[in-house]
Amino acid sequence: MTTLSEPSALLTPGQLFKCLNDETRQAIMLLVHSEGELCVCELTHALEQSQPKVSRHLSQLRNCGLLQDRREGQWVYYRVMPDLPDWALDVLTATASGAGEMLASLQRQLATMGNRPTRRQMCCQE
Amino acid sequence: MTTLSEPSALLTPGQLFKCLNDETRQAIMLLVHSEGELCVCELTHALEQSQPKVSRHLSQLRNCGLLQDRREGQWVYYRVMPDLPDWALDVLTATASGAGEMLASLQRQLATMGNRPTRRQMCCQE
DNA sequence: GCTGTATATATGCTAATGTGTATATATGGT
DNA sequence: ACCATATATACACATTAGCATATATACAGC
Repeated sequence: MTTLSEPSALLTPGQLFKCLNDETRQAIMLLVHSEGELCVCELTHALEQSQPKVSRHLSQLRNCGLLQDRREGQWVYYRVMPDLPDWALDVLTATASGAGEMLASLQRQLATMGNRPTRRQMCCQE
Repeated sequence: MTTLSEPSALLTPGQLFKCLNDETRQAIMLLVHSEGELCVCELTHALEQSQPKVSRHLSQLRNCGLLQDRREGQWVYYRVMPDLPDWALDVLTATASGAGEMLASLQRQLATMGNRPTRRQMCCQE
């Protein structure tokens, strides 16, 4: 019997590294991890990358089970999958520490965005 | 002036992930990390991969600054670069924890190897 | 309904990456 | 010097992966 509480046991280090191997995906993961939740337009602005490019990487990260999305009106918000195994969270944290300067620069760029969409709290979380 | 004591500050998360992205290199890193030091023939046996393949990945890991090598007679031993930054070691440890079963299987396979070369202690280390 | 904004996907192309095979280099023993 | 073992590298090939562009879908407001 498969326990429902099982954190995404499917995720292997190989899959995680394949995701983090790409610079864009790495930036997305670090920024979402540090900000809690971001929508696609915030990410395209922070990363200064085209929308299709960001979307494609986001869907890849979602398919691998690293990110969770929720739609709120016209916007789709992404956050780190809450049941990510501990070892994967450790990798993210260590990466953030190793890429401190890059993350800081992404946060600065995100801060320059005007008219960021206002979000309601996520149902039953955060 | 560049301080010599500086731990390989050159290593970025991107480089580390590029290395760990390949399954063979990931196995090498995990096994060397857990065993302390291994020579090429031990690795080819444990991974059940061809010698040129293992050697090629080893030289890549050495060039990226993840592994250190030393020759002792006909054998070349590899170990994790001692001045690896903390965040990178954290990634390795987390990976080992996420790939526990795979690592255990590599260790079992290594244990089946007969006539493993006897090594002297490394000069001034270990 | 139509229009604009936000997001997702499909397509064709290019570049990067890994592989096997063959070969080169290094060391030790006879 | 010759041979065997251990390791490294070169080359040709196949596969993968990311990209830009165009297009499709979803939602909000009128």
